[in-house]
Amino acid sequence: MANIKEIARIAGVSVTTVSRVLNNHPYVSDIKRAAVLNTIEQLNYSRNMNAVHLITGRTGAIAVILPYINLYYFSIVMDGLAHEALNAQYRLILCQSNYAAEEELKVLEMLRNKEIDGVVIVSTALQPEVIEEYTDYGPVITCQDSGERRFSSVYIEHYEAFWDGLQYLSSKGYRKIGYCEGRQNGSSASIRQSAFRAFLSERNLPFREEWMVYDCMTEEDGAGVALSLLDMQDRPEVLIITGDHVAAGLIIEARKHGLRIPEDLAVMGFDNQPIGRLLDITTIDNHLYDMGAAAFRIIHEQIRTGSRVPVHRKLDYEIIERGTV
Amino acid sequence: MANIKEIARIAGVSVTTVSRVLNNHPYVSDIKRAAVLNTIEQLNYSRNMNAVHLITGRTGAIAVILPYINLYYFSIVMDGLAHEALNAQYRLILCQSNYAAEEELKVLEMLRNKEIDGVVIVSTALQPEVIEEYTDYGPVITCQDSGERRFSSVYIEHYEAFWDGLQYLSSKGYRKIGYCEGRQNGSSASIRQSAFRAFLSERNLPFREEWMVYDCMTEEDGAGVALSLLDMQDRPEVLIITGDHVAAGLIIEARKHGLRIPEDLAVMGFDNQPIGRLLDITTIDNHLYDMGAAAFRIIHEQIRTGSRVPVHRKLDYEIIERGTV
DNA sequence: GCTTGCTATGGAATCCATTTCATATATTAC
DNA sequence: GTAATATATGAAATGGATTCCATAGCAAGC
Repeated sequence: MANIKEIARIAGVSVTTVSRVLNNHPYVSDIKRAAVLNTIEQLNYSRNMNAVHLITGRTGAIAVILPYINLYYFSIVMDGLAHEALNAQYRLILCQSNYAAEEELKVLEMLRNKEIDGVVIVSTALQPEVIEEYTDYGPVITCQDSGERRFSSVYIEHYEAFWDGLQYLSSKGYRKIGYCEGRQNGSSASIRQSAFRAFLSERNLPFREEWMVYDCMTEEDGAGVALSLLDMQDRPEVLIITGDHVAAGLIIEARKHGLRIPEDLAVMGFDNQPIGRLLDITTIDNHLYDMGAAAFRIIHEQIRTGSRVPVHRKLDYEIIERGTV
Repeated sequence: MANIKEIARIAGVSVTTVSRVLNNHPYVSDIKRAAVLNTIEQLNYSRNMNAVHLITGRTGAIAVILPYINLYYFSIVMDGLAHEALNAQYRLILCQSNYAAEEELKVLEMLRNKEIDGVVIVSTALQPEVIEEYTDYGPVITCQDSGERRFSSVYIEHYEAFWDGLQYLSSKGYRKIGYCEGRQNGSSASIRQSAFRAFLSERNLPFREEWMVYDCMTEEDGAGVALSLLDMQDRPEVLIITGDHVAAGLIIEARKHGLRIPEDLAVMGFDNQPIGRLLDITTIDNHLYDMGAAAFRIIHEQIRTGSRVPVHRKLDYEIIERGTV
């Protein structure tokens, strides 16, 4: 396969000139430019980008760490990231980690090895301190609030959002509030839980362990919760559920068994998913697409400018009032 | 930043020996190995992978072309790909193309530029002939039946699957069959359409243009179809819909308006999505996860062995009988 | 007429690891 | 005791681009 040396030889110029043509540098005469272009065409030449990456120290690629690509939450964030990456002519390397720390570490090692220019961590099993050890090698951004760290972040205030949601329910007159949480893994789960407890305690509302459901991640899990509620002596009046798809599972199953929503059981979801729109589920939209897009723009800017000053961007959330509360 | 030359100098060995240690080659004495390892540790050395990629001509990365990552169909295929990639220690570069041909071409150019070792095309706007032009540069696999091409494929026989689905409906006594198709873009859409027409014609079943809906992609689109059916004088008895989420939108909206499923309107979906399980939608499962996994395994094998002989693997589908037919 | 600045070009150094080849010693085989 | 093989090591070539530096012609400014 041809290389620039050969192009140079055949076109009768130096490799420098070939490189200039390749990179649209000025200071190449029209005649030589044409000769180079012509030779490139003739030899069906294409650049070996690995050589370019080696000499420039950049790769034009950013890695994305997330646990499961087929969950709505993550696929939307990824959509936002991918859209911006396409605009910026950047490539995204997807690491679906299943929350395996050693896989996530491998990605951070790629940053160290200069295989990538930056890392976007959408959700992780790693401690912030571990991530900080890699900030010398390139920009890193997380999609959760990690406090004042040496890496950037975009996040919504889960505490505040959850609190606001509870306040909304409270304002509607509900006192007996239950709560279905998704994976316990992420940091946001525990933040929401503390918001939940603090709110109940401040408002003097009843806390019942049987109204709490953990690791409630799928539609089927939601349906299971509906079934368990049927047997319950003292049911919550409303459930706040982190994920509209889970809420949908619950609502559909509950209705099958004659429960009226919201009269017998009100439901508030999260994420503003299509299925939630369809079932008219009241929800908190935390603007996942925007989160992905913002994450990309921030890290891209940091790569471009070489700035290593961490940026922390707080994003809006939005309570969407619909028919299940 | 340190390189192997410096490691070699400080450890008092040659760069060759350092490279051997790095790559676990035999024929390094324990003493020198320890010295090298020690120096690596001390200097906090890490390999510049771009140099490795340049000299070896491999990158350990495969690109994936798909139009939208946040559609169930694609996110499941991606899940299958990502799972296998993790096992094989390969990296996936995601190109969310929105069916923009020039973006898809850029990815194929990456293959030419040696930035990646192979390309998985889940769905594309490109003609097979265009893809074939790149098969000299590395293995390519598509997730659709493209006939006997110079690139590999994994696919389900959409014609056969669709025909089977129609036969199933027919066996249940339905004669008036409608059809909601997703994006017109993919090649599979037109295959299904010809299966549909051929089936109706063979069985002497009525074809009505108003029972056909095209570009029906979202839950809301499904709901829209339900509304339009309400006004219809002569309604189909059953709808076959390419996507359970669309079917779900239709079913939920139809029920709101008093239509009984399947008595007033039967529905058959596609993809065996969670929402379909929840709503008990009869569906055709075309094993998307397996498709992604198989695609990866095939292309990975081709990269490993250097074989350029295209592989064509046909996958199973499965009619899942539930309550909407 | 001399300095300054712009355009145009190429030589050579650089990025960093892998791998071939050559060489040397140690061990095993018969 | 000699031939054959296994182990151990390093020098140098290799992969393919970018970029710094040096050089030179030519126009403009005063």
